[in-house]
Amino acid sequence: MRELPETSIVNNRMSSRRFSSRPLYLQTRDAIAERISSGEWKQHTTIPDEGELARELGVSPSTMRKALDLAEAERLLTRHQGGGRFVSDPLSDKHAERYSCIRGRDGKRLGGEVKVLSLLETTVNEREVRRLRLRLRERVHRVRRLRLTGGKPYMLEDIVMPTKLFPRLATHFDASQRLSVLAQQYGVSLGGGEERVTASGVAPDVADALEVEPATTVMRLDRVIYTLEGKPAVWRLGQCPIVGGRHYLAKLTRPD
Amino acid sequence: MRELPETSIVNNRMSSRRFSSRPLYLQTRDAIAERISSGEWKQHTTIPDEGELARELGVSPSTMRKALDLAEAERLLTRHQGGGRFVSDPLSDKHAERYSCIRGRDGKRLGGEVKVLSLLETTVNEREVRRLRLRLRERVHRVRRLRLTGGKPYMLEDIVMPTKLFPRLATHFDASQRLSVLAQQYGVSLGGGEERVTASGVAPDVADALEVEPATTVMRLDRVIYTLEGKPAVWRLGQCPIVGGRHYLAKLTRPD
DNA sequence: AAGTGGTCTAGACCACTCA
DNA sequence: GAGTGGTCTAGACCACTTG
Repeated sequence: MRELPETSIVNNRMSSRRFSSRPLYLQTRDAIAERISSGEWKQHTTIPDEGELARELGVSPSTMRKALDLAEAERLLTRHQGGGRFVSDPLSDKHAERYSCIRGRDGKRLGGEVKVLSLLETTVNEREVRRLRLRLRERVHRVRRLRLTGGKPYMLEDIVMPTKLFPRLATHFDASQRLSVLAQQYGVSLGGGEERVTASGVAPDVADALEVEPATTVMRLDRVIYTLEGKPAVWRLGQCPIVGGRHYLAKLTRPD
Repeated sequence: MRELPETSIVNNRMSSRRFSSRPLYLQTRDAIAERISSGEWKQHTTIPDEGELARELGVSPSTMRKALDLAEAERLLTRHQGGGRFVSDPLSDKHAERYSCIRGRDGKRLGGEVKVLSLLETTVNEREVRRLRLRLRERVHRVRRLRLTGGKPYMLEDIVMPTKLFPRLATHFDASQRLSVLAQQYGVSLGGGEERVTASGVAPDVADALEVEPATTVMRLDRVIYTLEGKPAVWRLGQCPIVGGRHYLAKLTRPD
């Protein structure tokens, strides 16, 4: 087929294929990702089988499999032998586990509610420009919210999200939701992130919100999360009193 | 070939193959790992090409490639198109970056020397049994060492390593080396790990070793590193004064 | 120019899941 | 039992590196 581009174009739906030097299996992965982010394939539902997809996109079964395996490595899909492939849910507990680094004495994450203290849209300041790699005069949402466990506050979060990626956050969305949920609603695929952890004394207003003594030591969690494409998507500064076996759990993995 | 096991055995050197239900490409990966850990293939040298290896081990080129790709994903090998495949060096800066989580204000890791304060072999205590999943009465090495940067101490490390994995540590090896270097000398492949981070006041003897005031706050880094096979290999408790923009850097990755 | 990995294809048979 | 992914094979041609 590849030697006969004319028929190849007729036989498959990836019409841009012959104009691109991007490997076919990557283009195929992109087509898969596109179907997910466009909502054509919903979370938790099975997708067509390998052969069917290969025919649809006009690639060989082996190439389709390579693309599917890649999408799986990128956590877009999961597999069950004999069952089929599923669109994986970025909101699953497994994913939440990964980003909930504050743990109790038992090593489990602290569940509970989230209370939004304030939410406004403004122009970026200098620190935000640096951390989120934005341009001057871009707009951002600033959210301050409080995480509670057993009705008691355990973390104050100051969150900054570019308006470009998350438009109409204040009026159309629920800022108390998990960031991964929000990102999904916006069609933003979150990839990795980096977090700087330190401990320090607590500012008076923060002590107030967290309902602790002004002399308390808190962990400061300065986190930037990137999209799958590598663009900074969220900057979050978390502050969390260190009490009762509470700790930060970091998973060490081999480097990329 | 697979339909004729008699000739298959003659044609390949993975003689245990037909007795195992482990997939062939995994057995092939194991054979690759074995050649590295046995020292048959040295760090930084090229290995035979795909076709050659496939013939040597009596598997198809595609299966060999799948095994090689897997070994690469596991960081055992690297690749250069047209160049060949190389045994990768677990001691490279890239790997060191990943496990050096304490960073200065500039985000760079703190380089310097390591001073061994004490080293002894004893029987495990209760905490060690739990953290390293050992049995009672097993033996371990305990190493206390001090990390210095610019001649000044910045971290005190208490390290526990099972004697079973690291025999004759005291007499035949240099305990001031990086743990990854030690592990490599023992043929132990380190995989991932987990680290619990908290902050607390400092014990008098620790304050002494770190040359700080007894009232100083330190980060406590409680880390267990596992082998590639998932067995606990090292437990390290690090203590590090929080001063001058120093912080703990955690990389957030998507879950497995 | 020779040799290596990179991509792509085609098709076989097995193991598991599900109706 | 039909359908899915899991494994394994065989071989083509391309792109890059190296001598």
